[in-house]
Amino acid sequence: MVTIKDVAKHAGVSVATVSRVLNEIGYVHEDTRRMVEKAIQELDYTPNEVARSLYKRKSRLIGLLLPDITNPYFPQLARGVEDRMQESGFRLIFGNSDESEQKERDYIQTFVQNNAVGIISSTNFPGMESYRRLNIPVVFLDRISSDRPAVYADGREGGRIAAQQIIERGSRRVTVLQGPAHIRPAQDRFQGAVEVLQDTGVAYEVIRTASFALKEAEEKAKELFAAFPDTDGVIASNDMAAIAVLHEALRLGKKVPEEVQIIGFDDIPLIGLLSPPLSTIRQPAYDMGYKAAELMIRLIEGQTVELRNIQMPVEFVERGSTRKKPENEYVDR
Amino acid sequence: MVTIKDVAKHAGVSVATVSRVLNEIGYVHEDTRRMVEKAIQELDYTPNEVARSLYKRKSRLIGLLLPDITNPYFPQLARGVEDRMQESGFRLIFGNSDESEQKERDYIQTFVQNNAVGIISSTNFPGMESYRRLNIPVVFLDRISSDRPAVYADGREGGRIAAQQIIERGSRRVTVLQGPAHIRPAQDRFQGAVEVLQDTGVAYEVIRTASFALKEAEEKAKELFAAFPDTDGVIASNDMAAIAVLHEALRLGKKVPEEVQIIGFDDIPLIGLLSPPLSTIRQPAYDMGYKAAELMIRLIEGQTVELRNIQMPVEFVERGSTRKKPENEYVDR
DNA sequence: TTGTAAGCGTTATCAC
DNA sequence: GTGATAACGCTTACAA
Repeated sequence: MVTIKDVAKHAGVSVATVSRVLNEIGYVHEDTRRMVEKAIQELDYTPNEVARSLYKRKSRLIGLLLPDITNPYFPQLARGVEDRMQESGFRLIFGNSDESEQKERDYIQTFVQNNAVGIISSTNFPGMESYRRLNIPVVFLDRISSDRPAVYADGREGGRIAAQQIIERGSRRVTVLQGPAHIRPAQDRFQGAVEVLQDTGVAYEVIRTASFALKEAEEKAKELFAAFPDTDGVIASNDMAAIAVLHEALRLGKKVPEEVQIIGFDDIPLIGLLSPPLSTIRQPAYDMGYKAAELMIRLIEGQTVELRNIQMPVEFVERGSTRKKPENEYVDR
Repeated sequence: MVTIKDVAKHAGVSVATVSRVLNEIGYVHEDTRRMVEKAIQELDYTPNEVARSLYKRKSRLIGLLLPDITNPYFPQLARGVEDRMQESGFRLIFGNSDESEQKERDYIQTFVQNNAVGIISSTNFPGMESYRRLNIPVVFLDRISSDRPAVYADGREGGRIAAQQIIERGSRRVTVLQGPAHIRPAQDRFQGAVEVLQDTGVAYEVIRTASFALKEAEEKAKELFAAFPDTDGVIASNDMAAIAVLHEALRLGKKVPEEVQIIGFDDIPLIGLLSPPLSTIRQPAYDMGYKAAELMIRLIEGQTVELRNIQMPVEFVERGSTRKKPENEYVDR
């Protein structure tokens, strides 16, 4: 391993001088600079980030905590975060939390032990003590918390749109999948949907889910059609749940969208290729990750951040699991 | 930040003693140990990994480099790696290479700058100088190289199976998508398929692709049916390519699998839900990641590794994009 | 403009 | 059994 000392020796200067040219700080004679740069070149030297980090008590590392990268929604968030971070020379320590409080705690500990300068997290436990204690910036992603900045989609509006669309397209006995109770964006979606359902007086039922796991979604889908066999419209809490519902509906011989309409949430890759392709409320996942990273960088750099909560717009993506909108019928709101 | 000094002071001992109980090394009196442990508890102390890493010249960090986590195949690899690593207390610095040599180089540099103890990579450039220079273990994942250990699926066998199956099920004018030329597993698949095609004397054509990107796959799919409109069977280089081919076939009004059979490779999530669901050659992605991590850990711990190359089995997953096998017709090999 | 040296939080060597 | 202390590779006062 070649160190700053080697470079100093090779260039015939002190380590302080090498450090100065490395960090472009303080005075250093043009000729000296060139000598040092030549030495760096020749020795193929790269500074040891660990030593730097130790002295400065901060690294160029960001902790990224996601529930499960295997769920197609999260890679896009991750990618958005990574792309923005790498533009500014930050790197990610990455972990899956599996919606486990213990794993989250462990990862948060790792992050601080490694002098991470910030944490971006799609936590399931935003109120957790571990977060509260942190004295580095935290940005919640696809989550909401009163005590930390956050980037998320407009769930309430998404829920409203889903309900409006499914009603406009003719469903009259709607079932709403309610996502995990402790996750705000999920509840917002739910409430937005219920709000419209109540206002328009359309009959609806509710099925509660506790996690985002596919397995649970499959069980709930069965439960749904067992409990409400005559439902003619399902507003799912996310696309994975919608897929489970779609599957179960088809298995029961129901025609989608003729007998049951289904609307998902997220717009994960490939759902446009299912049969029927899934209509959904699109969240701009990549952009959300990107924005979260942007916010984090501002926080790290100590800039005053006007907007601590960034809400992203959602939109209805019409595909085959909903019926065509009747042309002459206008439902306003 | 509470340091080992604080703990020492609090417990009325020296930092050396604290370090001893921390690392369970050397002699320390039972009573002293208890005092120290109490102090650690009370101060909620966790050792600074950066300082440790600096002194020992090695961290608990592993570099993981994947082409693009947004491609549904890679999250599973990542998850397998992560799960195994976390069992042994290792953490991941993660990066997407986008099949870019420069990005790979940058990430490798980061890894070494942060004292990573190993690198697991699905590189597109296994022969790259940056890898050669490394003096920490490298494990290639889903890639093959003569100078580094690797974990990959049996591509040749996969290609053979794909060809056999598509022939047995009746295709007689097969088109084979040849994956990126410099990636061994992709070439193995191709060669395996061609081998069987030639042996059985079935007519076939080849379309070359350069990357794994979906966009290119879509172009090649168009090219495929333009060049060989009467092909009745496509062996794709991976599932994303197969999806593109499926889409294009359907767009052209071809019936799948009646007029064209399609076989993918990988078995990524959700392709079983497409219409028709995609038949494919399954790679055990999660297991591959897990095994790669396992191999890496052995390498790190300096254990002699009998098996430097781990080849995983593949299997045909029959779904709707291939026809049923004629019951009375036996094709052997 | 450059060099010396202290210090970042650990671990490990060597006395005691 | 335990404590001083050098060392890991870097940055930054401070001195020259």
